Amino acid sequence: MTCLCEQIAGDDIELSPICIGNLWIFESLEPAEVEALAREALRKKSATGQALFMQGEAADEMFLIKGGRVKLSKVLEDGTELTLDIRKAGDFVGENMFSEEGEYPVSAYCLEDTLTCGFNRTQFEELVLQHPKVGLQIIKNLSERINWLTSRVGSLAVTNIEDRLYRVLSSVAKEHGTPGPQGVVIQFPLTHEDMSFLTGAHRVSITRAMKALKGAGKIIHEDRRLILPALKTA
Amino acid sequence: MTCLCEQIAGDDIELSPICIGNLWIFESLEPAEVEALAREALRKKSATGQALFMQGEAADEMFLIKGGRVKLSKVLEDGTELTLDIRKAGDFVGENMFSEEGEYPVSAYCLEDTLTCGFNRTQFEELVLQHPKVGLQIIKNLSERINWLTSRVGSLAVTNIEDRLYRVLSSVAKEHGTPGPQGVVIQFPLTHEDMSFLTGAHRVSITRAMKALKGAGKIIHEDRRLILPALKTA
DNA sequence: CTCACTTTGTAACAGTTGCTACAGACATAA
DNA sequence: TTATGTCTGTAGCAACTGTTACAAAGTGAG
Repeated sequence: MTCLCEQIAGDDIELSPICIGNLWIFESLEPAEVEALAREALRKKSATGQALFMQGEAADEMFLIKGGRVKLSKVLEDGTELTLDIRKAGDFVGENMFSEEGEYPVSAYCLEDTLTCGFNRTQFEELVLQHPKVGLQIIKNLSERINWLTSRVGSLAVTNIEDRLYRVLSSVAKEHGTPGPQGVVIQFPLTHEDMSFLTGAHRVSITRAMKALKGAGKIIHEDRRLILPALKTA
Repeated sequence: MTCLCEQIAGDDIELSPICIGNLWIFESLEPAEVEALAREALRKKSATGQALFMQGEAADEMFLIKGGRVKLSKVLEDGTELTLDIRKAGDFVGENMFSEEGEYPVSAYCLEDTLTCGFNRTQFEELVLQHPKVGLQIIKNLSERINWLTSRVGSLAVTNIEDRLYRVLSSVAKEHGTPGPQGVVIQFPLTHEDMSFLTGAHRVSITRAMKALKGAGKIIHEDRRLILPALKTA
């Protein structure tokens, strides 16, 4: 089966090798079914800064990220913005579509030009009913998301900003980093303001904490990239 | 179908009206299938303070709480303990069983004498494969858990302890509270130390924050119970 | 190169929290 | 009742963070 995604993306976006056809979620499907599914899925190209969905909107669509990077952020009642997660090609966003609530609890912004495949709720429910294995795969995925969120809660419970920042950077490195000679490298630049959104701390406090972490040798700043030496393996 | 739970529980534990037979997850099953499932499920009675499972143990079992209350807590690397969630009759614990990780990321302690029904992974996977609707229900449940965790992350991201405490109390009230004339009442006593585990803040800081919240009229302390006036409806 | 803009670093001060210690309040059991 | 243990409230000080303001460094466009 040829993948439609490449035709749509053009040469602008580096695609993940993961397509609907070979995505782990759908591995139990028959080729013909996959093809039908691929035909139904709504491909969409979004530019940097564009939102896939906004916090508070009706949640009826879920997206598979084919290429690019998407930031999930939540605006708290007092107006503070918090970055919950950064997702990359091959990940899902909008998994909360399944809940009864009906509203996205977060917003999803593209950090780069992004190509997505969207599915709506009824489409997905029918799929699960016909193919229980797909349901099981989704259950596993959601379960892992829960584990991840659990550890995220742990990171934020630490009141000490230095530790807090380090934990957050570790989890970013684990998800997006590549192993290098000195440690795991986070391949895209993270400004102090980004980290402030990730930790919920002030920008200036991040500068202070970064200085301390660099001094302690816990992180290395090189070529606008962050390296975490302690994480030898991803 | 008569429910075995009552025979096992005796009169010690006040049971939730929810039994396997009428639990929403299994509503799509045939009576005979439900009966088979109920026969397979492992009922267990646990005393206050006992652990259903410990952080780090192999995660291969999931529990439906029939009666009692269970605390999920996580020990962070620096030794701090954090209470993630308090679950009551009708809820699940151990939903992370589904993930590939294989370890419980938290510990589950009984806050009261508790009766649970346990299912192991293979048991459940077979069930989902045979009854896709059960899978869909679980997906919805997990999805809601994700939404809840997302808002929990939001609560903890607030550095201000007073707000942080109030958010945590609100979410506890929403889940465990009952509406009263003055507002939503949390029906079990919460010590300052409990709240300190819930927020990750110091015990004395909780005392300070409580004083401020009481002064501002945001919470009422009566008969060792907490009342949140702002939450008119649960 | 210059210019405009963004990002990072520094400093000082006020406000908050962590920490320790202790006293009073409360509950339970003997 | 007393005794014991737990829970709550207070105080003082050190440490940390938020806040504001400004300087320095880096980045990208023209």
